[in-house]
Amino acid sequence: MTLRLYDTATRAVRDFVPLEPGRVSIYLCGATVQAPPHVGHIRSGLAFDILRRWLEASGYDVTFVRNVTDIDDKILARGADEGVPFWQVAMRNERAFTWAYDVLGCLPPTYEPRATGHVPEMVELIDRLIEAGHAYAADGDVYFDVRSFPEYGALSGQRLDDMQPAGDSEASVKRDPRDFALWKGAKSAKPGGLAAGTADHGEPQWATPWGPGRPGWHLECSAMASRYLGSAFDIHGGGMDLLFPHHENEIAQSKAAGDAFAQYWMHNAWVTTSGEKMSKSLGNSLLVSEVVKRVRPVELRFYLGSAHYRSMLEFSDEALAESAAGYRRIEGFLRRAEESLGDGPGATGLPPAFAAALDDDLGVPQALAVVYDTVRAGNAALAEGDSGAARRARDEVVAMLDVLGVNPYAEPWAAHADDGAARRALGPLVDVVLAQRQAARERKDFAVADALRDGLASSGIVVEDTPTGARWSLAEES
RNA sequence: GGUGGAGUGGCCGAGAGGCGAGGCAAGGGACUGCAAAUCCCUCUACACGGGUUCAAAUCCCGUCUCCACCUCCA
Repeated sequence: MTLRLYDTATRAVRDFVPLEPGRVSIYLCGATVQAPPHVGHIRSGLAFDILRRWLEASGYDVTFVRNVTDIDDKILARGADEGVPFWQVAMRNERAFTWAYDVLGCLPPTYEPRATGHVPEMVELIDRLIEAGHAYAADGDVYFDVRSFPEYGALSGQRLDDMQPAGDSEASVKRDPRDFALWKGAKSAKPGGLAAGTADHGEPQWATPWGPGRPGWHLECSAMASRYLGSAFDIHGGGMDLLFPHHENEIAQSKAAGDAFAQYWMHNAWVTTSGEKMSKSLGNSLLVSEVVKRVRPVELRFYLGSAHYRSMLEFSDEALAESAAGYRRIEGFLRRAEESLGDGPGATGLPPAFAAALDDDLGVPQALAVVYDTVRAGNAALAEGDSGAARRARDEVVAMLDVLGVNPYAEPWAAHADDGAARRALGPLVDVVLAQRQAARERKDFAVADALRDGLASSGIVVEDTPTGARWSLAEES
């Protein structure tokens, strides 16, 4: 069974064949750091984190690039609003994104380039495009000539003549209204605009053969992708909303300049609330930093990752809670398995059905069904005292959760999985109470036994009776 | 106007011509002094109207509703 992925460019599920055997290169459009991340942003990071983990579990050596767009109109506008340099806005939000990726267990990218660090590469790309007759300078700006690139619109399935004319006022200098900016000339060339510590935080600008200015958004990704992955690479990913114009324009720039560029295009669907797409512009965002106060991060990750990456996910606290309940059942099995078997998880292979599900365009929902089936089998084995079967099920479950990035034994969850210090301090005390309760039970004084259990419960300690005696645990929050 | 997507049981969420994913919740049962946990069972669906087919949630035609992109957006 080989991996098959849905490729937006061909609108079909295709066998995945990397350019170089054993190696996979991925470029993911990361954040435009104009605001802190909401759960929709992180879903994208998560979807491609699962892709990456699955590729690595399948034996590939993965190079994963996720950029940071640290300069754009909104960042500049926000900086101006706040009266601070744009980079203050960009860096503050970049930290917020990094925190969110980390707290949700997204593996750090191999490379995480910032747009502002790659202006020379961009200038060079513009040069190539102008020389090839695909771009032209006008009034300090440089535009891509969409009419010069017959394939323009192929990715998004649109024809130039059907598109709504762009409503920008600068159309006069463009050869075609759909031509997009590769380079934006500085509006007012204020000298010293970049000088730190001055009151003037005017537009940042870089010197070029076409005059001072700053890069266009689409150009940045083309330049950074080829800088780190070469002129041809395997997978380009991003949210569906980037399909047009961003990815269409990336293709135009890179292919017109002679690069083969991405072989597969993958797009994740977005998170909706009340049926509407969550977005900064609609103001209905749910910040990761807020949601994570209501549920454990691993539960948020489990929830966001549980739907197929190409399906819209309607976010609700109810659905999140239901999903968390399912995850806790899995955790409960692992905890009881460890107590019963007396050891931690060991390495094992993945169930074929699980692998087949992920090979089929990352069928996480079907893969989760295998996880639950295995949990049930493991629970049954535990109840029957079949430790061999229980251990096998436990190891498989852990291996599967690991691929999905929700293995409670792995970082970053392991550190929070067990409140070791609290347990060690409480243990002897709880044991005394449990001994008293057991004594009460033996003399059939159930009123006392239950009172002791209730007392512990009100302290957040949950007691469960098992065939081998009582076990206790700290209650989950919320 | 152009392009793409969605409508599945109480809820979430897969599937994409034929043996009714899975989870959460609910009800019943087993176990238990009780509870919890666990296991077993049960309920149940494919927006609407036609059509094709031995067989359609799945294909075709039509209708309705919703969403997204075409402007910054994961």
